[in-house]
Amino acid sequence: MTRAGTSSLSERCPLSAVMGLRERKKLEAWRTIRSTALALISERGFDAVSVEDIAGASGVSRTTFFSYFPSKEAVVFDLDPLEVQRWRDLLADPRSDLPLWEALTDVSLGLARLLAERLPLQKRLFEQSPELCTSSRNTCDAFGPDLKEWISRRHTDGDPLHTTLVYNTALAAFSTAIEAWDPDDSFEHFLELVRDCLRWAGAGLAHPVS
Amino acid sequence: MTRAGTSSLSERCPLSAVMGLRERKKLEAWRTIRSTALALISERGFDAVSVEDIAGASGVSRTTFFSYFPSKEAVVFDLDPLEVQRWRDLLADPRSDLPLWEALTDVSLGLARLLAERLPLQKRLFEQSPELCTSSRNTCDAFGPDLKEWISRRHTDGDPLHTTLVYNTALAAFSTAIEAWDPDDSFEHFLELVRDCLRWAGAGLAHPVS
DNA sequence: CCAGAAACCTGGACTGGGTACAAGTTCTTA
DNA sequence: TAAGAACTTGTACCCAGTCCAGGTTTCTGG
Repeated sequence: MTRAGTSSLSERCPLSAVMGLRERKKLEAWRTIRSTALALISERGFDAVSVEDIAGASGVSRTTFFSYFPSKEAVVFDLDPLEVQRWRDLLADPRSDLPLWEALTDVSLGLARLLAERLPLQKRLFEQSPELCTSSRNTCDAFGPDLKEWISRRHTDGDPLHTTLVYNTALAAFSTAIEAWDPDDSFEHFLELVRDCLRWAGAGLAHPVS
Repeated sequence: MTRAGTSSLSERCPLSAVMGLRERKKLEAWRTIRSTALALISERGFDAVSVEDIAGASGVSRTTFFSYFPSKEAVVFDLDPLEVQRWRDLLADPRSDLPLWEALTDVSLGLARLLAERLPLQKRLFEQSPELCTSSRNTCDAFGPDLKEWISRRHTDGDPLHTTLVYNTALAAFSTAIEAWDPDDSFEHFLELVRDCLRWAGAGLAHPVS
């Protein structure tokens, strides 16, 4: 209800002020590597770019690359540290008044907005190189653990089977939306897809399609 | 309706009679590699066994290993050619009288029975080495494409979004069952889990838990 | 039954992801 | 400003996966 609270925090303090030189350099390096990598990959395709290429083009050693990203794929799918912060804010939002599935839809839409920027590129990569994982599970993997924890926290009835089912189904719906979205369509359309898939999956797929 | 048809075919002809020497040797080699691999892996763990180990212990070259299995993981998750046949029979069963979701449940239960033998081992491996993919998606990957095709064939209304959603959600339910099953429990219990998860997911997760 | 074709197996060489480590460099902090 | 923590780098290594040339085995038709 109070509008002034949560979201302003991350914007209000510039971070660069509170971060030491070390941290600032690290963030900068992270972003340099990431953007260099995305540039190379979107140009040549995922498989045609080696980690060595990326490291070299970023002015950094192979070893350092792997100290920033746990794998080559991570450079495509990991979140910017600031986005991670926003994602955590999203999950920390204590509006427990909504029923689980609706709250879950809200969170998913928020997540979708976080992904907005990189999603078109990712979709293009999916199409180019199917090795980049069937469907868009990679994208979800980055959020999965947090989200599952969030669900189980809200899920007071304590049945872990049901919790897991809710989680897996929500991911399935979200993946479906990613899968079905055409990057040439508007982003609004993607949000609608997310909403629709979650509504459908939540309402029950056993009924004949409405 | 006619009970005499489909399933007896694969048992009636012993295959070894109709297969040439070449094919028989191939099947034999496949099985030798597979069982050798499973023995080694269940003993030492997935990561502690290299493809070279497996090939060597199977009396075959590394190159040959990769001509039978597209990846190291495949040796754990791929189906025996005969099982593949049974899986295809399952999907070919022309009982289109049931509504989609119920037919899907039937297929899933049949699939579960096909997996019965190796499932306990696979679950143990999941626990040992989380790198072997979070959740049990690998298991599903082997069936995914076929299943999706089956769904879209039955799904006459022709909305690809809905088809994908049904498919992803069914997989989610199936994975959940695999994930939740304790290999010390009876296999019957696993079947129940599969049924429950599909029923729940099909009936709609947005409602408060029944 | 046999010769040629086709399928199969093999060792070896190569690419590229990922890890371990020791030595050097840069920032922090007291 | 000096000690120490954190970061970077090159090197060496392991292993999955691919490619290929040459040798064997099975199959086929005559």
